[in-house]
Amino acid sequence: MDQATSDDVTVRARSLLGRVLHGHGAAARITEVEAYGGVDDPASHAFTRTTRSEIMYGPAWRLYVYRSYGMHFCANVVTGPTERAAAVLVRAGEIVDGIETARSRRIGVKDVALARGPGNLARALGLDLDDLGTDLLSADGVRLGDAPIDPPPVMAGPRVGVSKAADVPWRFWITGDPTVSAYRRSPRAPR
DNA sequence: TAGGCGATGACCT
DNA sequence: GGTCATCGCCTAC
Repeated sequence: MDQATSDDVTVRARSLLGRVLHGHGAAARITEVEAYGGVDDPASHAFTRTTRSEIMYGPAWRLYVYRSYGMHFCANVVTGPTERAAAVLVRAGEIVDGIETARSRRIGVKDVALARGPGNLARALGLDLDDLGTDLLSADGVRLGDAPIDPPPVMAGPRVGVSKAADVPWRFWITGDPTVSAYRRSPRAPR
């Protein structure tokens, strides 16, 4: 993709850090994200257009939920524009509301780890396939809060878990935040 | 319709 | 640090 489009994708990903994602009975301040470029990013689900990835080709600020490894759900924010199919994977967050609900979904886990990792975050917030396509700017239900007044300090690094384009530094996290998940390279990614 | 694989997490040492 | 369970999707036949 061209430089301007690439910049746009990463700017939108960074802008999600520090915003609050409201789920079902719990909410998390987003501390870690990964950007996916869409139609020309080989690591993106939208690289091949299928029924599953169709939602990403639609308007921005919709929720894209998919099932991974059979049992985990991962939540993405479609960042648009239409037909570009860019999206941001929400990898980790800090529970800021409904912590008792989140704890009840994640028995025996320390508070700092309640929403650490994309599968865990979706579980703590109660997100699943029923939330696919939700408009995150709507007034109630699953939604995204306003951007923080003071943007948090951000660091960038390679994406986790992807076997293609693993060296693209499109993972962003809030510097020093304890809820950020540990980096682990995909065993399938060529070095 | 069958086979391979994965944007993971949990557990073990 | 390392290993492995697990099952819905995608692709090729």
